[in-house]
Amino acid sequence: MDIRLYNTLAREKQYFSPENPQRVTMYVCGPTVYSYAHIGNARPPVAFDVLFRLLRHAYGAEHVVYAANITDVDDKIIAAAAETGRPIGEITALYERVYREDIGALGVLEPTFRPHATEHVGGMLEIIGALIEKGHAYQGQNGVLFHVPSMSDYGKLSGRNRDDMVAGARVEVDGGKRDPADFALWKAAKPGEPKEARWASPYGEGRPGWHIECSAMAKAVLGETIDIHAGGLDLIFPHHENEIAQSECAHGKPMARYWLHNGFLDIDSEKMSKSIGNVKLIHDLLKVYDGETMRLALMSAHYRGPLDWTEALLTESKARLDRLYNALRRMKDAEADEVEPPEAVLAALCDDLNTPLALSHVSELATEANKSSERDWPRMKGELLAAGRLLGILQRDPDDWARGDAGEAQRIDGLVAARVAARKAKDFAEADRIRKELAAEGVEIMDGPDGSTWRKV
RNA sequence: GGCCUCGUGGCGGAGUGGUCACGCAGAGGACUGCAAAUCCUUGCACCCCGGUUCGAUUCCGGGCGAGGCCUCCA
Repeated sequence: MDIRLYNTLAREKQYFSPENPQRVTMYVCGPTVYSYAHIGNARPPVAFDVLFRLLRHAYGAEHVVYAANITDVDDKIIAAAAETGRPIGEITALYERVYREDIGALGVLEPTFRPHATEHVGGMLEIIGALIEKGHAYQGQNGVLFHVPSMSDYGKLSGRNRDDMVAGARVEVDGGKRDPADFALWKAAKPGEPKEARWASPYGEGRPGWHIECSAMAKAVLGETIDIHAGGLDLIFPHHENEIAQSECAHGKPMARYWLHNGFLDIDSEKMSKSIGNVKLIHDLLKVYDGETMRLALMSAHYRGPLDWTEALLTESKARLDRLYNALRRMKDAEADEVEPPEAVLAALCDDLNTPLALSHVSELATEANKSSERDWPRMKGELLAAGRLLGILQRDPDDWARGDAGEAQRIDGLVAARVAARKAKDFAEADRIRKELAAEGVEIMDGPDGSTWRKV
């Protein structure tokens, strides 16, 4: 099975071949936990969750090692602590828990490792030490800086060179910088900053810069060269560029062999931003929409392209899932065969994670299943479920999907039973009355040859 | 200014050098006590102008338009 991935570093789709098929490694930059995550933050974990599932299928679950970090030390966290008067540890623990619950509701599997920045400060200091020793870093007035001109191929990921950057208006030279492009590896603690956000080091008390965290965590849990490093498009520069600079100058070998980046999510065709006031939190959306519906919406566009998050997209995604679960519900009494995912679905995902194409094949599968005779149900059901496993959908009980809350369902069952009795007695007026009553609360009754079923719409 | 995407039917969204995406919504039909679900059928889609080609939505050039990144925003 050949997997092809678009590698930002090469600017083209490439065949993926891991350095060691017994230990395929991937790292995805995770959130800074100072607040609730928004729906845009959900795109990388969902997109690369599909990749994780695909790799596990291709190489065996035990041969894929996936790390997604938690950034739990940062200016914004310090600011949040100062604002609320709560300890840093309390804030980061709370929002990490919420984040994991939120993306869990979107069907995201737990990564193999979930490293925390604060647990790897020692590793960061080791890299910083090596960089200073090799002449790639120096101590400035406010901490330690990476000296960009010391790396000849700096900028290879983003296609940017140092001159371009220096020409950019937003680059400022602060007192201690030898070069305008230099960036912080270690930030000296400022007076008044909490103890929890400062560590002792040979360069004075302080905290790590943002980029060094990922360099150290990736090295600690996965190794000096990893197969796949992924994240949002906006991280290409400066974050990933600087990770490359740090890791490669310190270790003398490539940091990652394939760099993957997901596109941005818009809200109603506008960029999500605090100033527009259209930021949608995963946590809030989950109160309105099912997590699986949201996952399907996120997979409806290719991960590298833009995705426009609209009410219509969610409505459509729900309708699509209803149809797929309906197909499974018809076959609920059949024992699913243990089968491989359908070739077409697999092929679509192998082609740079083409989830829209994969989903189109799942739709075709549902049509086929709906047409199939009972004899073919075990195989059809097996294929649908196997495809769903790869995509992270369709694993729930189809009755539960259609019926919702259990207590509520019992009450509706009673009314539906009364209606069945009325129909049997050919009291169609009463039957229609009950249907109308249930329809008013969004319950749709479906009469079949073996009785009546119903679902929430 | 530099780097980089993208322009597909009512909508979303894949893909391809030459009969099919797929989904949602719509229309017609079958089925049904009536429905729903399901199935079948259906809709002059590929921004504009050149070029290459027997043939381009797909390749090349130009234009127009939209968007992203450019020191800490996924």
